Amino acid sequence: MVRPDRKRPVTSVDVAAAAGVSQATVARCFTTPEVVAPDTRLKIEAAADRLGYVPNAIARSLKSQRTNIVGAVVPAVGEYWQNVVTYFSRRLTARGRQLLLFSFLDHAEVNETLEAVMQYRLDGLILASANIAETQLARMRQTGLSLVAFNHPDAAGIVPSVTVDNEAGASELARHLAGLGCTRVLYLGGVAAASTDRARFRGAARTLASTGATCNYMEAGAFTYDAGYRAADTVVNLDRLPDAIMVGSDEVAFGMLDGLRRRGLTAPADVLVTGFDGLPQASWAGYDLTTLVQPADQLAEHAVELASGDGSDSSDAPPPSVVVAGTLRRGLTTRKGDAGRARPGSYSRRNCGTEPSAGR
Amino acid sequence: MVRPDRKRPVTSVDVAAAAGVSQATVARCFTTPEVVAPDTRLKIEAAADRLGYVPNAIARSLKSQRTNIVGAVVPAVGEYWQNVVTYFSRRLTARGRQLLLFSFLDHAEVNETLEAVMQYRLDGLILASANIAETQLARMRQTGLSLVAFNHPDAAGIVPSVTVDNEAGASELARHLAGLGCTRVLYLGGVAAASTDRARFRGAARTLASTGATCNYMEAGAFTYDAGYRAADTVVNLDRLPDAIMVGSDEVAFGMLDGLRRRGLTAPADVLVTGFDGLPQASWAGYDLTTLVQPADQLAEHAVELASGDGSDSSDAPPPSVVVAGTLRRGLTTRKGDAGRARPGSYSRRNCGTEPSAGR
DNA sequence: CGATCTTATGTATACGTATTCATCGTTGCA
DNA sequence: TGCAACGATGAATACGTATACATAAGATCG
Repeated sequence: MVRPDRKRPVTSVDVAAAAGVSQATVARCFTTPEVVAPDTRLKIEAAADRLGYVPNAIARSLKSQRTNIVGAVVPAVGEYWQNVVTYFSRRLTARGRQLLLFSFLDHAEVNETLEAVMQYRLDGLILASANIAETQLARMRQTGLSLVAFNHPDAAGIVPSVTVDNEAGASELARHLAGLGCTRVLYLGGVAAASTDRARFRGAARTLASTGATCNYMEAGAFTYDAGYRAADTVVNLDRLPDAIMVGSDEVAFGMLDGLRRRGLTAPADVLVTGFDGLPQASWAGYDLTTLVQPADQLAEHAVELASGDGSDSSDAPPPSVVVAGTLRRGLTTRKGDAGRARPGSYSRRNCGTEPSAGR
Repeated sequence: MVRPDRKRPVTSVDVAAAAGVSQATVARCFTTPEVVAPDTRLKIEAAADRLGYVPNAIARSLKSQRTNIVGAVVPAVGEYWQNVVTYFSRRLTARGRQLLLFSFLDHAEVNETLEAVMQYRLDGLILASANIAETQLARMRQTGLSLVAFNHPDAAGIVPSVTVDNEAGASELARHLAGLGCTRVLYLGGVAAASTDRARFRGAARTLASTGATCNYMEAGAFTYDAGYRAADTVVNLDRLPDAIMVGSDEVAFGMLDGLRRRGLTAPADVLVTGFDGLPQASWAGYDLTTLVQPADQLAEHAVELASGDGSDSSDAPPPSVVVAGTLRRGLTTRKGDAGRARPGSYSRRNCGTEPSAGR
């Protein structure tokens, strides 16, 4: 193995010298191999291999004005988002793109860090559930980068957007509950200000109203396990329990289930419970939650497709807005037949001194 | 607002022309503002603002030979890794670095895609639980990028490495169990070939042996919920139940708990159960698992520190290898006092037709 | 007040690649 | 045989910035 001097990285010029050709031919060999003669190609490849040459994507990007990098701005917390990031990464890799990730705790951080991210001349940027200043949005579009709003229904029309059909999904869950005879439903949202939250409640309320059922709204305060766990206390103290609790997200629903159980109530025996998102854990035996499964892989694929910027963005065309339907998952938490059959040896939560808390 | 011609992005040259200075001064204004006169600085800043100038990090990287980007190669599945990625991102952002993420499903993908990643001349690369070919490791070090092996004890000595003290952690869990009087312990590993798995078992077996307890090893086959769930069937069919089951990871432990419950066994009543990792869900009331909490934030910080490559890597110094101690979390699953007090209204899992399955 | 030092800025170049244009040798066809 | 067309390659340049070097103007000091 040749010792590449350790200080100076080997460039296409070095390879050219070693192979006895010009730098241009070396470049062609790595971008459009078909235009270079087979025997010279072999010579070049041999030399490149011997020297340990790795093309410099930075220089390439500078010249070609494309980085092949797509950014994603994603909330730092929440099981849902962690899953989505994985799908982003996989889909992008499949397309030969790289993922530059920025996960934020607070919405305030976003506009700050976006400045730094913009310097990298990304090909596209996926904004997941982030509130971006309109002025910044405009500036970003002018740079020719492909923006995509993910799970941010409000953005549709302004920016290309990809989202599950929140309203129809909640409607489907509501119909499921109505079919089970529920007439008094409580909707437990995460954050009332979130557009997804509102859309889901709208779908639920509309459908339930059409069946003559009532649907009150209650806010957990966050899309977290803890928020659901605490909300259970409020629910238990109501004058009268609802027939069903529609929870705005799976993670909050898990907290609700555990919170109810702590107070001696279980689903589906005492009250039916549904979630929204279709997290892997919803299928875990410990919860087995009825929920609306988001086709996360499809959603990610659409987002990546739009963000990869293959389509020319003629700015006067209306931005494409993809809405994908979710699918209902019927779990134990709305299975009336199983109601209330407690069993000895069941998991007990009594006399447990410490209050559990999510996070670390 | 000035219309920047929409085609040609504005460069430092444009700003220089607009401000009546040279390009060099503009560059200085954004890298070393203190060396430029206050009044010219204001002129330049005004011009930059007016034109909507954004420095080009690609060009900067080409010139300065530093990208300020750190890569992370992380398994695509597993709650643990999803958490870790979030910490990486946050810590890097705090240091003014960007995170280029690559998440892999199969170890075979890694060596493939690493080639592509290497082209981006990252400042550092965090390899999480990935098996990299030795030859490639060597080549990567030569490029001057700071490699860090995360949670990959075997790598210590070859490459700078950051990991929790697996052996000591398992030992602590074992001591905890021994203190509760356990003499027959079953260790349920995920994948026996994984170095973390072996280290944890070693710690458990050693400590238990010293107390006269037995510790058999069993392999779940994967670090997943499903694997734990299925392993529960095997455990239940043993001639005699062990006193405790030490599970190699929290996620597998969740599956084990739910699997046991399905067969009518619960922790801590029928058998004690411990996990490893300290996932947020371990604190959820539904599991309340005794486990060893990895200080994920600290680990991430160390990894980011090493990968940021601030320290000069004089190649003859032994690579630093950081080992951080975890902390024991005592949950309900090893709380003997609560043993077997079942309660009416508890969550029932009987007569549940469908088999739950993790993943989607 | 001239010499030296300091400060602020301009000039010029390099980073590593992609691509346009020109060149040159070959082949095909009339 | 002559000319056009073609295929393969080399020479040159541009991408946008950072920085070493040069230079000019004040500032300092004897």
